[in-house]
Amino acid sequence: MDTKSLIIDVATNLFQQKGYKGVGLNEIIKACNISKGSLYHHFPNGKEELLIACLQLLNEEITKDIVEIFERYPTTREAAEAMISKLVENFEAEGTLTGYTFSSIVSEMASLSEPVRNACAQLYQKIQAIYMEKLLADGFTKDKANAIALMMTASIEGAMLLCLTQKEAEPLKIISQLLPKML
Amino acid sequence: MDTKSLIIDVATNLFQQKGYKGVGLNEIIKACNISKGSLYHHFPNGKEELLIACLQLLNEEITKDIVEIFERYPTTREAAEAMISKLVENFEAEGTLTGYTFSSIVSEMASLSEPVRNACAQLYQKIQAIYMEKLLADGFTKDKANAIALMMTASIEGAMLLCLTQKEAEPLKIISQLLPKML
DNA sequence: AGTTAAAAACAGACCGGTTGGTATGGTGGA
DNA sequence: TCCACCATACCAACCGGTCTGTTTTTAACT
Repeated sequence: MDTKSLIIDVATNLFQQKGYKGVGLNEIIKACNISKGSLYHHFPNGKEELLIACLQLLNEEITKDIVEIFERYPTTREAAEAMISKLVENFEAEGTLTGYTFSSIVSEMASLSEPVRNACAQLYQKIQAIYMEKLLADGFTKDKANAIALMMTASIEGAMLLCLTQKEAEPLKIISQLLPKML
Repeated sequence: MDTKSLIIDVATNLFQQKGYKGVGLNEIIKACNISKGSLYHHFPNGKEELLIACLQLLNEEITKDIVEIFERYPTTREAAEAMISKLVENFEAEGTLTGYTFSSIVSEMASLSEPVRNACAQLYQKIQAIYMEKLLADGFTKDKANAIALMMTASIEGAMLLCLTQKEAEPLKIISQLLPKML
């Protein structure tokens, strides 16, 4: 893997675990076994540029993952259940939700940096769009589909937060059980 | 107001806006017009002790606010709608949700500090308990009430995140419209 | 009530360490 | 020869935290 991709990969993980301010450049370059010069060669505008690159990678990865699941199952209900159970598995195995959430970055940076806020907004938008497409295929009206897609995004994101604080996967499981009621 | 309360008050605001790592002690003491010695007199164990004190204050304030609303309205549905519309008003007036959320602290610190994680877990628990009590009064079974209370907590918290990233109050509004469906 | 000593509250200089960021120089391949 | 790529040394600014010393409040005793 080329150096730039390596940096993005490692930094994405660290940012998700510890938040933006919680990770120093020194920590990143040590984890990558590279030098500071190398990092600033690939990201001349420094840490924030790197963060945005990470958010873009995350965007692609999360989107790809969700799209795949939503293509495999016939209805929104089944797809959502499969998606959440995958989240639960991941959480119970690793104790984190790395790769699926970026709430720490949102709440840290949304009010501090417009570019970062925008990148996060796009990511949520993309996820929501996937849900919505499936909901439309299920026969919902545009308005209904939009509202339900938003509800799904919000409740899943919120449930992730609850799982992290409680160190239990139950919140996600309960959300999964309750989702059909909205459909 | 005594110095200690002042510190907690100012720090709570700053932490909510910029996250834990995003606020330095120097920024806090400057905003309070006090000295470092004074801060460490009241919080000898430093920044983390201060944060936990802030979370406890937040706990009381949020709880008090929610309880008041839930006492004023006869059903969970009406109370929840009133509560969310208050959030919306606050967000549209000030552009922030200070005083109502602490997701930045959760996602930043949950994996780094057990005491902080615990304080956050307690806060969520308390909020959920208020919802649940009302739901039981509405006639739901214990299991149903528990599940719905969790769903409410998660979706509202998630909607706040979405509002912050989008700079719009719509997510909260839509959640409010959709909540009756679950009841 | 007046004196005094202890304790609480506060001030600010200072510490080692780390932060994000820069400047310069080397190296290998085209 | 040139340039992308990387390494190193270095910087000012800031971090959380400690230190010593001063002011202010409290309480006890005569």
